[in-house]
Amino acid sequence: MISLSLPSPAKLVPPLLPTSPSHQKPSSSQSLKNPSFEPLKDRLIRQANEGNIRQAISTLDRIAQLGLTPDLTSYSLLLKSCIRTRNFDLGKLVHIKLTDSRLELDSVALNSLISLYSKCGDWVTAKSIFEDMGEKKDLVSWSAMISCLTHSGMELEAIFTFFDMVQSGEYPNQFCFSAAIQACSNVDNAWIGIVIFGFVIKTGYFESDVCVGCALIDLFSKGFSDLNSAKKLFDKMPERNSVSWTLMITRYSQLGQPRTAIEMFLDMVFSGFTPDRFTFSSILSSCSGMGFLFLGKQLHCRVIKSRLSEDVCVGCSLVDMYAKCVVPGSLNDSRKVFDHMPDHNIMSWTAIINGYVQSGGKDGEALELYCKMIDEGRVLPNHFTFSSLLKACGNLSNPELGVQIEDSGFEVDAFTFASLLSGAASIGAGGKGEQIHSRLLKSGFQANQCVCNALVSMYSRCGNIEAAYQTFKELEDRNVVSWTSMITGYAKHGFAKRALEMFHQMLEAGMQPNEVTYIAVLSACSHVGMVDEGWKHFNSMSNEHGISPRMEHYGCMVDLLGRSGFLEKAVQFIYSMPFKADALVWRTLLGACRVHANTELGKHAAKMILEQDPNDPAAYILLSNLYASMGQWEDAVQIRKSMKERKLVKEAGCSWIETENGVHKFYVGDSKHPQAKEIYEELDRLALKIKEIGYVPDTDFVLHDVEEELKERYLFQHSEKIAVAFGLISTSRPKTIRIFKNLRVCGDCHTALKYISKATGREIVVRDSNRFHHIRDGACSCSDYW
DNA sequence: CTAGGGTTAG
Repeated sequence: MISLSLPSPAKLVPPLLPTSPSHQKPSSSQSLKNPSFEPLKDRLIRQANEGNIRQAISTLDRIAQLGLTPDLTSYSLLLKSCIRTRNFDLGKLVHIKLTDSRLELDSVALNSLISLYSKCGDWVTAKSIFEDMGEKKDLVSWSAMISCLTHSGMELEAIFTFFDMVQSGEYPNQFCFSAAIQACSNVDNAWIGIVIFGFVIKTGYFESDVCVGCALIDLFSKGFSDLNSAKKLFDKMPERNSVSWTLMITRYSQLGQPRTAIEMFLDMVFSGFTPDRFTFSSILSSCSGMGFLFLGKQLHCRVIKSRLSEDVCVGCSLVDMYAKCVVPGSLNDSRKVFDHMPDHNIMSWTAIINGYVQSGGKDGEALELYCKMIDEGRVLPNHFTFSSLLKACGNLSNPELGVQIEDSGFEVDAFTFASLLSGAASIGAGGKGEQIHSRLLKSGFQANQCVCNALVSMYSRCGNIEAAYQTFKELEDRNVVSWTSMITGYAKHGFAKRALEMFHQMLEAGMQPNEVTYIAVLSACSHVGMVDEGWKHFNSMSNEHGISPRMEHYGCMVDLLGRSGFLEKAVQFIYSMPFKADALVWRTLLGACRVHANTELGKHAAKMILEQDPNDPAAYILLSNLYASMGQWEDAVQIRKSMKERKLVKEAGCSWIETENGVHKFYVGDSKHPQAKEIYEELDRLALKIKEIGYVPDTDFVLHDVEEELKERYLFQHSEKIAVAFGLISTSRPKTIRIFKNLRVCGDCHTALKYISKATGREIVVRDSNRFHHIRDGACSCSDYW
């Protein structure tokens, strides 16, 4: 019997709480008069200016620890430095400290905060700061806000804000004008841009400011696709710099005039302007378009001389240029550039893969590179990558080309296709997986067991369990992997009954289960809370099948017991294990404590996790969520703070959805999507609709201590809701909406999605980091147990 | 503290 005598909270989680300063606090007489303040302030200024933000923040803390009050200038300086060095998380930390300091903020500090949140993409916070400014609003605040709205995809609101500014009696300067003109640089609003253009001419800012000139060039090139007018403006600009030259060159290149782009580039160089990384990326792309390998090579020399060959974008353009300027040997040059690049991203991988596909007969190498990309694991494919790969698969199913692949010495085996499918599954690209499937049918691999198992798993991981079963059914030669894939699929989708039926069929068919099969069986039980059934299988796995349970199996049982509410039994079970429980097991228990709001046990679990892994972000997050859900805001904030101090970063939550034109990914409050405006309008409509039929926002899931109304607004910016709203506006009934999330789905989102399914009559399938949810007509397959 | 330019496919 384990007794749960838990030490007091303070002793339990010592590393989480900041220790009080060991030195003596000076008494309250303080601030500028104290001789020790000035040197510390000087140090802070130096550190902030040098961009050593963390050190500067420590200095700030030290000033506060000494009982002195840092002045507003110190905070403002730190904020500016965070913005300059793009240390946005630290900037938010400074914001928290600034709020705690209770100092009265001036325009400069508030404008810095607007800029900070704007650059994080968090326009809601930026806007609420802006609106609360009252009389403190100045031209900088207006400009920052207009620009923030434009970059968040709310161009029309940005334009209205500009008009509001003029109405309020402010006279716009060059910053306001360029922000407002940028808001108009699209097809919808270009005509408003013309009105503002007239205004600009009168003020003389067109003549005096290069940035206003650049904005106007984009008004004509992007808003009207009118390069002639854009070029006329460019010619009339009294002052030019390499940015305005590059802008003109890029627009020529993008709007299908690579030859003119190249001519302008030569003009630019002859006029004495130095091309930089932006110029080179654009102009190399024009060379690819024209097939100008000779010029491309000269540019490559200049890239090296300008020390720009390490830039990822320039590298991509070079890889693409050599690959597209097809002469003997140029593909090898492309590969050489690729191999020499210090960093790769999905674009550079896609550029080289596409190079092999386009050069003809090198599809095997293309697939080989793709496998390498997946193996290295740091880069996920996108729809550009799949376009190339599908073409390669198509070529491979062509018998004539098939012969040439045997020549290259690379065997396109089942493993290659399996890895192709696994890549599609990892990003939830079921549509692409399906296309690969149809290619496979043509290429003769369809009967292969390994490929079919990959197909079963791909369909299941992409949320289409019916297609997974269909593929499984058609497979005659099933092995333990085939059965286990199918059981795992049913378990993850929450269809425990079918998973167990499948398991019995497997045993009846005389198939011997393995360790992985039992993980699937036990997790099926834990996803629906079948405690007795779970025990039965846990016991029979060693007794009847001679498989000794591993840590993962114990973990499944802890999950099963914990989430069913048998928290104490779960702890007893942990201590009865034949080996010491690892951090994952304790994390599982901590998760269960959050569900059942057991703070004491939760703290114990957190302590055990941190003993083994003192820097585990998950422990901090779970504990902080646990406190937050109990309304213990101060404790929650304290944990978040110490996380930041320990430089622990939580993975940002994001959701994505696949449509015909690719995978669309969204973060919290994301507004970078080209259709952001429509998405948020849809969200507003949905919020109204579902409230009418009984939805009540569960603001417990908002992990900040803010007003209820603001909490609701935060809730409606969760990435899963955004992805669903996008799914609703870009597909139509009766298509199932399948969305994916890298973390667990939030409780309020889960509730809201159930109402949304009822209100819209659409089925929604959610894959989170843990399992699937099939949501239809107001109910979820998980029966709200997850 | 506020404004400008880039690369991968079909």
